Amino acid sequence: MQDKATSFDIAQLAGVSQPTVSRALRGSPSVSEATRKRIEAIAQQLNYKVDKNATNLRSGHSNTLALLLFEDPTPDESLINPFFLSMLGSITRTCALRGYDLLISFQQLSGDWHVDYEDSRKADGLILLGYGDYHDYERRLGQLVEQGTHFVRWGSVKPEAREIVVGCNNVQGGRDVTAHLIAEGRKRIAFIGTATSATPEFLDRHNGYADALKSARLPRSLTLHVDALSSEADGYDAAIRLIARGEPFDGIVCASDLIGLGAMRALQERGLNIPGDVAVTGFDDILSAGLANPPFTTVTQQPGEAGAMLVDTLLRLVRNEPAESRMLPARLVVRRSSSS
Amino acid sequence: MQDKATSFDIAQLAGVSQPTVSRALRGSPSVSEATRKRIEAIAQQLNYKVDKNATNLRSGHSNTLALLLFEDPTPDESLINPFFLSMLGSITRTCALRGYDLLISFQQLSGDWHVDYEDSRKADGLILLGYGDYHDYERRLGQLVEQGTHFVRWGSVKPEAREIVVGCNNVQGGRDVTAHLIAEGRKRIAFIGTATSATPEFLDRHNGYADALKSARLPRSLTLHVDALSSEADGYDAAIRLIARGEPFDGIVCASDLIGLGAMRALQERGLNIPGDVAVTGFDDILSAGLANPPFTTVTQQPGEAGAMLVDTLLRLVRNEPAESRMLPARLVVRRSSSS
DNA sequence: AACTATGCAACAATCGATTGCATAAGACGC
DNA sequence: GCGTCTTATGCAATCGATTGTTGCATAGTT
Repeated sequence: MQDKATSFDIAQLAGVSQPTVSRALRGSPSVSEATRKRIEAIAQQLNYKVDKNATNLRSGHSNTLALLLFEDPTPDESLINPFFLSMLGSITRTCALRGYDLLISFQQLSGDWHVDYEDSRKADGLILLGYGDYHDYERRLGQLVEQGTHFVRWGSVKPEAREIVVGCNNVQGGRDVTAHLIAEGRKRIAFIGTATSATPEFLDRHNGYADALKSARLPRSLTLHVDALSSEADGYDAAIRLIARGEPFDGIVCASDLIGLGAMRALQERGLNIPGDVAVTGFDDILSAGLANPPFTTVTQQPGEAGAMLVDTLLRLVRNEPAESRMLPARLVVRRSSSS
Repeated sequence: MQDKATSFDIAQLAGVSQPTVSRALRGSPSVSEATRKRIEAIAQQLNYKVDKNATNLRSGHSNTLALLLFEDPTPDESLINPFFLSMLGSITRTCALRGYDLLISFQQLSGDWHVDYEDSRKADGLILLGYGDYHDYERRLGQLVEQGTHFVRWGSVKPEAREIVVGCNNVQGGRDVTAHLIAEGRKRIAFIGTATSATPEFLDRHNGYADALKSARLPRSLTLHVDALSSEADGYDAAIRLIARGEPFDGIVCASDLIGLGAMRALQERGLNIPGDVAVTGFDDILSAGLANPPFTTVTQQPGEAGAMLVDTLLRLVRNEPAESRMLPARLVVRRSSSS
């Protein structure tokens, strides 16, 4: 196989100068239709492809975005948060539509990550997914902001954040799903999920839950709140603990689907009927929620729209157009685990 | 913000020539320890990062791999085959360990895809995932082979394929899971899944199923084979059809987890007990399988090892080292849907 | 017939690194 | 104290495109 063709080879064959080849293939108006056609034909014949490295070097941008997925290390190393995965689809799709390539990289929150993609010019901008907690804020995100890095974070939209954030209205989602249970006649509604500033999304969902109880003038019992991180096993354990507390309940709002599915499993093992004895709801609408038995009521963050919004917001930043943080509505998905 | 620092800036501050900076930062042995330290300090202070575009242009490779996910267009556009996603984690992880970045791109099997990543020098090699059917072989993969593109395909390992393939031993997986049902005392075992050359993985699994029946001298009834594509809904429909045929069965081997979960749903709706009346098994061990009720017996393709193998095989190709197709063992995962 | 626009393409510089080759400085043996 | 061998660094070319400026025809105006 001979060496890869360059624009010089094309130029020579077409009897024009090399820059003309470049201009022709990029559709510059200063190349006549006739020569463009000729050049294109030759390029195709030689299977010539523009060298992106040269292009990027000269033009100063890479037409590539980078997606950074932050995940706490799990014992089962290959497990990825299913919600992130559901966003991945729309992010890649939107990138493709906008003519951008996507680099993807998993990072450990706890690790000493540094993001060289933009600094090293491999990407024009960054999407941060799963960077949920703020404990490292000043050292990390703050630094990125200082450096003028183009990036968008998915997560809880806080007014004091200096970076651009796109997220879902978790408060509203928590409120809606709780209101739904109330409308279904539930009176003693528990909440499972850690609700602290370390997990801002869960905290927001919990606040929505509290809001809804308040609006309905239902008492809120602290013994009906059980901490749980985000795995199915955590949800299972939490539900066992909830039962053990002995305080009666007829509904559970869970901070995530995995938690909720674990809780359902625990309740069913204890012989409780869902939704007869207890209505259970989750958050995220991962695939397993729809497939659960009974099908699991949840709140979707509408990953399709969310992914597109992330990409488009980032592209505004990349192009130095004005951009602002956005909060997308959450949407209730009612299935049988909560309604008769 | 001033312009980004280049190696010239570092060189000037360090009082050395620019190539020396390059050598120092790449750890070349021909730079003395003292000057390297000095250069590194200055580079860090200026937050200097090597421009990958320049590096790649000059050195001719990009230290990047591209992952192409082929997916038939689905009505629900953002749905991604959950099995692919489970490989994604290990592929990115392995890439990171080997010092490679990963580009990801979704392609439609039916679409007119062309893969410019390597031609345009954005990637050194390609991983093809989900390119399961051969109908387009000569026009596509054959062309890639001709061009000397470095790529590895995940899928069914066929001896006549000219490209390098890494896949799971679907025949053995199908055989093992069927043998397991037989060992559990099942005698009339159905198979759900399209088994034609258009879906080679399913075909292999079906062949394994047939093998196992034969070894156990169990009769094989063609009315116990129901076609189904790969979605949960397809599995549901197929199970309904199976029941309608009226031929009794006490076990079902499904060609994928989604099919199997759909089938379980259908059976349960019809009041059949799993595994009491019917044992059901799947293939892939997606997250939802473990979470199903009852937990779903399946066969894992061990995505962790598989992803690593894909990457490492591809890297051998990229480095022009000898490489060959590999078939990895499938491993049975017994859960309650098949055993008492 | 002279003069100005305009369109097309060429020239040359540039992006920021890597790399082969040449060379200066220091070490070492005798 | 001279020649030789390392070792560390500099020089200049190069990777393959993009881009601002310049030059030359041709067309259009009066």
